[in-house]
Amino acid sequence: MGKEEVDNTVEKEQSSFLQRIVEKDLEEGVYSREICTRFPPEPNGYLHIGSAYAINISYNIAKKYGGKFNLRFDDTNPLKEDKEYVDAIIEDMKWAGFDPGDRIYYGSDYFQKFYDYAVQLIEKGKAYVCDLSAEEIRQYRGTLTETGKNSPYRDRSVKENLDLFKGMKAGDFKTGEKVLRAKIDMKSPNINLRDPIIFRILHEDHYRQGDQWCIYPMYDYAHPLQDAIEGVTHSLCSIEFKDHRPLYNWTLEELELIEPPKQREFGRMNLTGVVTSKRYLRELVAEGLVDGWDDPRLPTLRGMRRRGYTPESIKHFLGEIGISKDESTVDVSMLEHSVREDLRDRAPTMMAVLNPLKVVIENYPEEENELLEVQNHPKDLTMGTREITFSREIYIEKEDFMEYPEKGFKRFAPSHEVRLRGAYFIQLTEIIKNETGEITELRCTYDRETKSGSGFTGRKPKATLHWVDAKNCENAEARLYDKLIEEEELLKDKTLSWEEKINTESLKILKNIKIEKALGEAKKEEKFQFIRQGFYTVDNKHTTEEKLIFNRIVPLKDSWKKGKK
RNA sequence: UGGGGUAUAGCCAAGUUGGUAAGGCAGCGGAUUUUGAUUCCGUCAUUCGUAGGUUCAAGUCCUGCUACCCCAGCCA
Repeated sequence: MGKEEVDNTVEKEQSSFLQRIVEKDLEEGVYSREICTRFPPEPNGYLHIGSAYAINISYNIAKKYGGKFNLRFDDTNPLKEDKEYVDAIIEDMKWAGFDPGDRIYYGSDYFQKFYDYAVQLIEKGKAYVCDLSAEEIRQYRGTLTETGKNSPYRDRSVKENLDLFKGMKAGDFKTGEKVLRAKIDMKSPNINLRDPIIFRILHEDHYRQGDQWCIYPMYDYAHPLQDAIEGVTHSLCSIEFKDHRPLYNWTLEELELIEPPKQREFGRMNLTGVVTSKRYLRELVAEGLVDGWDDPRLPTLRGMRRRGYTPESIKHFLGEIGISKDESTVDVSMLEHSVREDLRDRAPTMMAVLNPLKVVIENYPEEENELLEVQNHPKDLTMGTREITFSREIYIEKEDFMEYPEKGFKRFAPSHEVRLRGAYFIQLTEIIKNETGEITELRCTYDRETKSGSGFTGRKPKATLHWVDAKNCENAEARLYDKLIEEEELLKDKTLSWEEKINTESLKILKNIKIEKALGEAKKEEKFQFIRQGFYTVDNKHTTEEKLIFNRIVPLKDSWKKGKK
């Protein structure tokens, strides 16, 4: 495919409410340091389109205001995280065009600081060690409509708390035996403020810190500190963290951190026809219902990459949908539009026949074999030309012929003369069928005068068909993808099995498509337009020397088929 | 009367101090076309969840109501 592209993605000028917040802070000189945003994934899974949405927001703000962008692994829970995921996340971000450069950080690297800050809180009388069991803590917390009540350990002395907390760190207690809690307000209508736990005991090895620690900080306490430590100014996250903001601020205020970062929230983005929740994604993969995390039907970055979506089209899509505080469910057709738009200009147009039907041109000499020059792209002449061969036997698309054409059908039929793209007009002479009545071959004649490029204008063909020379083509496999999920609502239905929720038509494999010779050389991830069919890319996972596999990225728009339905 | 958030077309979404509803996707019509693609041209909200109110003027301000989303992990 084309030249190695620089990142020339046109970022749409989107005046979001987040930009306004940053601009106001800039005007008022709220921060003496430069703007800094961050993307803080927990390394417990693969990045998906929702992650890309979040990354794009923070990445663009930093870029737009000449600030910095940090990739920070929020790895404070040793039970869930793994190096495998950090590597994958970095790789996927780079692929998507969000390169964090050397600004890659790990929340777990700040464990000592979190500990020291906790000691400060204890000394201020703002945190205490609590011996209540998990179950008791839940009961004391109250419910959505009932306030909580104070823990009997709430009023321990500073000294006792300090000793106990040191003991927690030293490993004197078992997992779950004690926790450190922030002393805020058990009667707060905001449940997050009812003396939230900020450190818990976990005798587990951390993928990065090993067995150094047996106490681990909780998200609500660690996150604001991570941001502050790194000099983040604008900590942008999704809307469900809105209720956590008071705690975020509480932590920074109690610790008297200067020019504290501010958390601001944006609405979540969902896509139709696709599974975006990490939990469901994990289930699909675990149950083997899809071909791994990079299954082309999945909205993981790896899946989208394998499907053939380009980073440029993903970024363009992200720019198009905008940002708001409202939860959105964007129609996939928007994403598909971005891909078509990108590939339309960059992908060479080649010929491939998905469901081959042999056509014998009776008046074409048996041994003859001519070379035809065709353009690699209908509009971009700089993409050059190539030669394809034409001979007595070719393949056309089965569905391009109808013995009894329905109304409106303007492809090949007994009564229609059609043009073979880049070659000649052909006319039907005979239909050959097998015992079951299925058409197995067409016999035709061609008109030498109608050769493409000859300037022939005598007759207008009904249509132009794509084809492949039967004597000089290759076989390949095509995989056609469709929505994995038909109805969003089905996902939530617990009475249904995954098999019942998944669109059984979401993957169709065509084992024996015919591709023009040049396509046989296609490399993994290379992208093409199969004329009149759609955009395709070479599968980067299962393609081998012996077996070429093309993934359909997205079909071409088709006003004919649509009209029929 | 737990708390918080959000309501602008089928979908996404501008609309910032009140001045007469951007844009994109999808759709629909038509022109061009050696891809039923692309491109082009046209069309697509008398109305902003809803009911009132203030005003010369309201998507923007006020009041009530409704719908949907999030929160009761020692997850993030």
